[in-house]
Amino acid sequence: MVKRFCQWLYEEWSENFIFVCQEEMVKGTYVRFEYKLRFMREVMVQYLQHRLLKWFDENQRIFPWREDRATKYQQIVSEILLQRTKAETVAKYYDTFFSKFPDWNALANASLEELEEIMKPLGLYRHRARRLYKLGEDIRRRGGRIPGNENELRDSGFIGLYVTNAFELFILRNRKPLLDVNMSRLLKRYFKPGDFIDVRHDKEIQELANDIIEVRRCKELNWAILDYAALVCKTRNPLCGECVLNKHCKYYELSQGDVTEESE
DNA sequence: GTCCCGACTT
DNA sequence: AAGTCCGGAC
Repeated sequence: MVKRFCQWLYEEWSENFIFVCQEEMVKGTYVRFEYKLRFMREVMVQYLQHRLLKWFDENQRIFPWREDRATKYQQIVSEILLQRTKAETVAKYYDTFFSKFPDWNALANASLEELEEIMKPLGLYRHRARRLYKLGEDIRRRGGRIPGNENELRDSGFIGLYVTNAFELFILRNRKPLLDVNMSRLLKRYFKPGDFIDVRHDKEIQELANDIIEVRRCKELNWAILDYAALVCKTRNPLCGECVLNKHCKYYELSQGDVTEESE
Protein backbone atom coordinates (compact mmCIF):
# COMPACT_ATOMS: atom_id res chain seq x y z
CA MET A 1 0.00 0.00 0.00
CA VAL A 2 2.69 2.44 1.05
CA LYS A 3 4.85 1.21 -1.79
CA ARG A 4 2.09 1.66 -4.33
CA PHE A 5 1.45 5.15 -3.12
CA CYS A 6 5.13 5.97 -3.34
CA GLN A 7 5.32 4.48 -6.80
CA TRP A 8 2.60 6.82 -7.91
CA LEU A 9 4.20 9.74 -6.15
CA TYR A 10 7.52 8.88 -7.73
CA GLU A 11 6.03 8.99 -11.21
CA GLU A 12 4.15 12.18 -10.55
CA TRP A 13 6.76 14.04 -8.59
CA SER A 14 10.01 12.15 -8.72
CA GLU A 15 12.31 14.74 -7.23
CA ASN A 16 10.48 14.84 -3.91
CA PHE A 17 9.68 11.15 -3.79
CA ILE A 18 12.63 10.12 -1.69
CA PHE A 19 12.23 12.84 0.90
CA VAL A 20 8.53 12.33 1.52
CA CYS A 21 8.86 8.61 1.93
CA GLN A 22 11.85 8.83 4.21
CA GLU A 23 9.97 11.21 6.48
CA GLU A 24 7.08 8.78 6.65
CA MET A 25 9.38 5.92 7.45
CA VAL A 26 11.13 7.79 10.22
CA LYS A 27 8.05 9.14 11.90
CA GLY A 28 5.74 6.25 11.01
CA THR A 29 4.39 4.07 13.74
CA TYR A 30 5.74 0.54 13.97
CA VAL A 31 7.45 0.09 10.66
CA ARG A 32 9.23 -3.25 10.82
CA PHE A 33 12.97 -2.92 10.48
CA GLU A 34 13.28 -5.56 7.76
CA TYR A 35 10.67 -3.80 5.75
CA LYS A 36 12.46 -0.53 6.11
CA LEU A 37 15.69 -2.02 4.83
CA ARG A 38 13.94 -3.53 1.82
CA PHE A 39 12.22 -0.25 1.25
CA MET A 40 15.37 1.81 1.42
CA ARG A 41 16.97 -0.49 -1.11
CA GLU A 42 13.96 0.05 -3.35
CA VAL A 43 14.34 3.80 -2.94
CA MET A 44 18.03 3.60 -3.80
CA VAL A 45 17.33 1.46 -6.86
CA GLN A 46 14.67 3.79 -8.23
CA TYR A 47 16.72 6.85 -7.44
CA LEU A 48 19.69 5.46 -9.34
CA GLN A 49 17.54 4.48 -12.31
CA HIS A 50 15.88 7.85 -12.51
CA ARG A 51 18.94 10.01 -12.01
CA LEU A 52 21.22 8.09 -14.34
CA LEU A 53 18.69 7.98 -17.18
CA LYS A 54 18.25 11.72 -16.81
CA TRP A 55 22.01 12.22 -16.71
CA PHE A 56 22.38 10.00 -19.78
CA ASP A 57 20.03 12.10 -21.88
CA GLU A 58 22.36 15.06 -21.49
CA ASN A 59 25.79 13.50 -21.09
CA GLN A 60 25.94 10.23 -23.00
CA ARG A 61 29.04 9.31 -24.94
CA ILE A 62 28.66 8.88 -28.68
CA PHE A 63 30.02 5.64 -30.15
CA PRO A 64 29.52 4.13 -33.61
CA TRP A 65 28.25 0.79 -32.27
CA ARG A 66 25.48 2.57 -30.40
CA GLU A 67 24.04 4.30 -33.43
CA ASP A 68 20.95 3.00 -35.16
CA ARG A 69 22.80 2.26 -38.36
CA ALA A 70 25.13 -0.19 -36.60
CA THR A 71 24.27 -3.70 -37.81
CA LYS A 72 23.74 -6.64 -35.49
CA TYR A 73 27.07 -7.95 -36.70
CA GLN A 74 28.77 -4.72 -35.71
CA GLN A 75 27.03 -4.63 -32.34
CA ILE A 76 28.10 -8.15 -31.44
CA VAL A 77 31.67 -7.93 -32.71
CA SER A 78 32.08 -4.57 -30.99
CA GLU A 79 31.36 -6.19 -27.64
CA ILE A 80 34.28 -8.55 -28.22
CA LEU A 81 36.50 -5.64 -29.21
CA LEU A 82 35.45 -3.86 -26.03
CA GLN A 83 36.53 -6.60 -23.67
CA ARG A 84 39.06 -5.28 -21.21
CA THR A 85 39.58 -2.33 -23.53
CA LYS A 86 38.66 1.32 -23.23
CA ALA A 87 35.65 2.28 -25.29
CA GLU A 88 37.49 5.33 -26.66
CA THR A 89 40.29 3.09 -27.92
CA VAL A 90 37.79 0.86 -29.72
CA ALA A 91 36.09 3.90 -31.24
CA LYS A 92 39.34 4.96 -32.91
CA TYR A 93 39.96 1.43 -34.15
CA TYR A 94 36.37 0.79 -35.24
CA ASP A 95 36.68 1.61 -38.96
CA THR A 96 39.96 -0.25 -39.32
CA PHE A 97 38.24 -3.49 -38.48
CA PHE A 98 34.85 -3.08 -40.06
CA SER A 99 36.12 -1.76 -43.39
CA LYS A 100 38.09 -4.97 -43.77
CA PHE A 101 35.47 -7.30 -42.25
CA PRO A 102 32.14 -5.58 -42.88
CA ASP A 103 29.78 -8.53 -42.36
CA TRP A 104 29.37 -12.10 -41.16
CA ASN A 105 30.47 -13.46 -44.51
CA ALA A 106 33.76 -11.57 -44.44
CA LEU A 107 34.39 -12.75 -40.89
CA ALA A 108 33.58 -16.36 -41.71
CA ASN A 109 36.09 -16.31 -44.59
CA ALA A 110 38.87 -14.72 -42.54
CA SER A 111 41.84 -16.80 -41.44
CA LEU A 112 43.03 -16.84 -37.86
CA GLU A 113 46.28 -15.16 -38.93
CA GLU A 114 44.42 -12.35 -40.67
CA LEU A 115 42.37 -11.69 -37.55
CA GLU A 116 45.43 -11.70 -35.31
CA GLU A 117 47.20 -9.26 -37.58
CA ILE A 118 44.40 -6.71 -37.72
CA MET A 119 43.79 -6.82 -33.98
CA LYS A 120 47.35 -6.30 -32.82
CA PRO A 121 46.93 -2.55 -32.26
CA LEU A 122 44.01 -3.25 -29.93
CA GLY A 123 45.82 -5.65 -27.60
CA LEU A 124 44.74 -9.10 -26.37
CA TYR A 125 44.97 -9.92 -30.04
CA ARG A 126 45.51 -13.68 -29.85
CA HIS A 127 42.56 -14.25 -27.52
CA ARG A 128 40.30 -11.96 -29.45
CA ALA A 129 41.30 -13.40 -32.80
CA ARG A 130 40.50 -16.90 -31.56
CA ARG A 131 37.11 -15.80 -30.20
CA LEU A 132 36.19 -14.00 -33.40
CA TYR A 133 37.35 -16.95 -35.49
CA LYS A 134 35.20 -19.30 -33.44
CA LEU A 135 32.31 -16.88 -33.79
CA GLY A 136 32.73 -16.79 -37.57
CA GLU A 137 32.84 -20.59 -37.64
CA ASP A 138 29.71 -20.81 -35.56
CA ILE A 139 27.79 -18.42 -37.78
CA ARG A 140 28.91 -20.27 -40.90
CA ARG A 141 27.82 -23.56 -39.35
CA ARG A 142 24.31 -22.20 -38.83
CA GLY A 143 24.17 -20.95 -42.41
CA GLY A 144 24.93 -17.30 -41.78
CA ARG A 145 22.15 -16.85 -39.25
CA ILE A 146 22.64 -15.56 -35.74
CA PRO A 147 20.85 -17.19 -32.79
CA GLY A 148 17.22 -16.11 -32.69
CA ASN A 149 16.33 -17.01 -29.12
CA GLU A 150 17.85 -17.92 -25.76
CA ASN A 151 18.02 -21.66 -26.51
CA GLU A 152 19.88 -21.21 -29.76
CA LEU A 153 22.17 -18.77 -28.01
CA ARG A 154 22.97 -21.32 -25.32
CA ASP A 155 23.73 -24.02 -27.87
CA SER A 156 25.77 -21.77 -30.09
CA GLY A 157 29.02 -21.95 -28.16
CA PHE A 158 28.81 -18.20 -27.93
CA ILE A 159 31.29 -16.27 -25.87
CA GLY A 160 31.29 -15.53 -22.17
CA LEU A 161 28.68 -14.16 -19.80
CA TYR A 162 29.19 -10.51 -20.68
CA VAL A 163 28.87 -10.97 -24.43
CA THR A 164 25.94 -13.35 -23.96
CA ASN A 165 24.16 -10.69 -21.92
CA ALA A 166 25.02 -8.07 -24.52
CA PHE A 167 23.59 -10.30 -27.23
CA GLU A 168 20.36 -10.76 -25.29
CA LEU A 169 20.14 -7.05 -24.54
CA PHE A 170 20.81 -5.71 -28.03
CA ILE A 171 19.56 -8.46 -30.32
CA LEU A 172 16.89 -10.33 -28.40
CA ARG A 173 15.73 -7.21 -26.57
CA ASN A 174 15.80 -8.91 -23.18
CA ARG A 175 16.50 -6.99 -20.02
CA LYS A 176 20.05 -7.97 -19.12
CA PRO A 177 22.88 -6.12 -17.33
CA LEU A 178 26.21 -5.36 -19.00
CA LEU A 179 27.95 -6.28 -15.77
CA ASP A 180 31.61 -5.44 -16.18
CA VAL A 181 34.22 -4.02 -13.83
CA ASN A 182 32.75 -0.54 -14.20
CA MET A 183 29.15 -1.40 -13.41
CA SER A 184 30.42 -3.58 -10.55
CA ARG A 185 32.41 -0.70 -9.11
CA LEU A 186 29.53 1.74 -9.34
CA LEU A 187 27.02 -0.64 -7.74
CA LYS A 188 29.47 -1.66 -5.04
CA ARG A 189 30.21 1.91 -4.11
CA TYR A 190 26.59 3.00 -4.18
CA PHE A 191 25.12 0.06 -2.25
CA LYS A 192 27.81 -1.55 -0.12
CA PRO A 193 31.29 -0.08 -0.21
CA GLY A 194 34.08 -1.72 1.73
CA ASP A 195 35.70 -5.09 1.20
CA PHE A 196 37.58 -5.60 -2.03
CA ILE A 197 36.61 -9.16 -2.90
CA ASP A 198 36.58 -10.10 -6.56
CA VAL A 199 33.35 -8.65 -7.95
CA ARG A 200 33.23 -11.36 -10.61
CA HIS A 201 32.06 -13.85 -7.98
CA ASP A 202 29.93 -11.47 -5.94
CA LYS A 203 26.38 -12.80 -5.97
CA GLU A 204 24.99 -9.70 -4.31
CA ILE A 205 26.32 -7.40 -7.01
CA GLN A 206 24.92 -9.71 -9.67
CA GLU A 207 21.48 -9.60 -8.06
CA LEU A 208 21.66 -5.83 -7.79
CA ALA A 209 22.64 -5.56 -11.44
CA ASN A 210 19.67 -7.70 -12.43
CA ASP A 211 17.30 -5.58 -10.34
CA ILE A 212 18.67 -2.25 -11.48
CA ILE A 213 18.08 -2.79 -15.19
CA GLU A 214 14.39 -3.69 -14.83
CA VAL A 215 13.21 -0.55 -16.58
CA ARG A 216 11.60 0.27 -19.90
CA ARG A 217 14.73 2.01 -21.21
CA CYS A 218 16.93 -0.90 -20.22
CA LYS A 219 19.51 -0.47 -22.97
CA GLU A 220 19.89 3.22 -22.23
CA LEU A 221 20.29 2.58 -18.51
CA ASN A 222 23.04 0.05 -19.18
CA TRP A 223 24.90 2.57 -21.30
CA ALA A 224 24.21 5.24 -18.71
CA ILE A 225 25.87 3.18 -16.00
CA LEU A 226 28.89 2.41 -18.17
CA ASP A 227 29.29 6.06 -19.17
CA TYR A 228 28.76 7.28 -15.65
CA ALA A 229 31.30 4.83 -14.27
CA ALA A 230 33.82 5.96 -16.89
CA LEU A 231 33.29 9.70 -16.52
CA VAL A 232 32.16 10.34 -12.94
CA CYS A 233 32.32 7.20 -10.76
CA LYS A 234 35.87 6.54 -11.92
CA THR A 235 38.26 4.06 -10.36
CA ARG A 236 40.71 6.79 -9.46
CA ASN A 237 39.55 10.19 -8.26
CA PRO A 238 35.79 9.72 -8.54
CA LEU A 239 33.95 13.03 -8.84
CA CYS A 240 31.75 12.50 -5.79
CA GLY A 241 31.22 16.21 -5.26
CA GLU A 242 29.34 16.66 -8.51
CA CYS A 243 27.77 13.18 -8.56
CA VAL A 244 24.00 13.10 -9.14
CA LEU A 245 23.74 10.01 -6.91
CA ASN A 246 25.66 11.23 -3.88
CA LYS A 247 22.50 11.96 -1.91
CA HIS A 248 22.00 8.21 -1.43
CA CYS A 249 25.46 6.86 -2.16
CA LYS A 250 26.98 4.82 0.69
CA TYR A 251 30.49 5.45 -0.57
CA TYR A 252 29.91 9.21 -0.51
CA GLU A 253 28.35 8.94 2.93
CA LEU A 254 31.45 7.18 4.24
CA SER A 255 33.85 9.67 2.68
CA GLN A 256 31.87 12.57 4.14
CA GLY A 257 32.08 10.93 7.57
CA ASP A 258 35.85 10.70 7.24
CA VAL A 259 36.14 14.35 6.29
CA THR A 260 34.15 15.64 9.23
CA GLU A 261 36.08 13.46 11.67
CA GLU A 262 39.35 14.79 10.34
CA SER A 263 38.23 18.40 10.52
CA GLU A 264 37.06 18.15 14.09
C1' DG B 1 53.26 1.63 -12.06
C1' DT B 2 47.55 0.96 -12.78
C1' DC B 3 43.57 0.46 -15.50
C1' DC B 4 40.33 -0.71 -19.38
C1' DC B 5 32.24 -2.00 -21.50
C1' DG B 6 36.39 -10.35 -20.06
C1' DA B 7 37.29 -14.94 -21.01
C1' DC B 8 40.08 -18.60 -20.76
C1' DT B 9 43.33 -22.06 -18.50
C1' DT B 10 45.33 -24.03 -14.50
C1' DA C 1 40.37 -18.58 -7.01
C1' DA C 2 44.27 -16.92 -9.28
C1' DG C 3 47.22 -16.14 -13.54
C1' DT C 4 47.45 -14.82 -18.11
C1' DC C 5 46.56 -12.31 -22.17
C1' DC C 6 47.95 -7.13 -24.41
C1' DG C 7 48.52 -2.40 -26.22
C1' DG C 8 47.76 2.13 -24.98
C1' DA C 9 46.29 5.89 -21.92
C1' DC C 10 47.33 8.04 -17.79
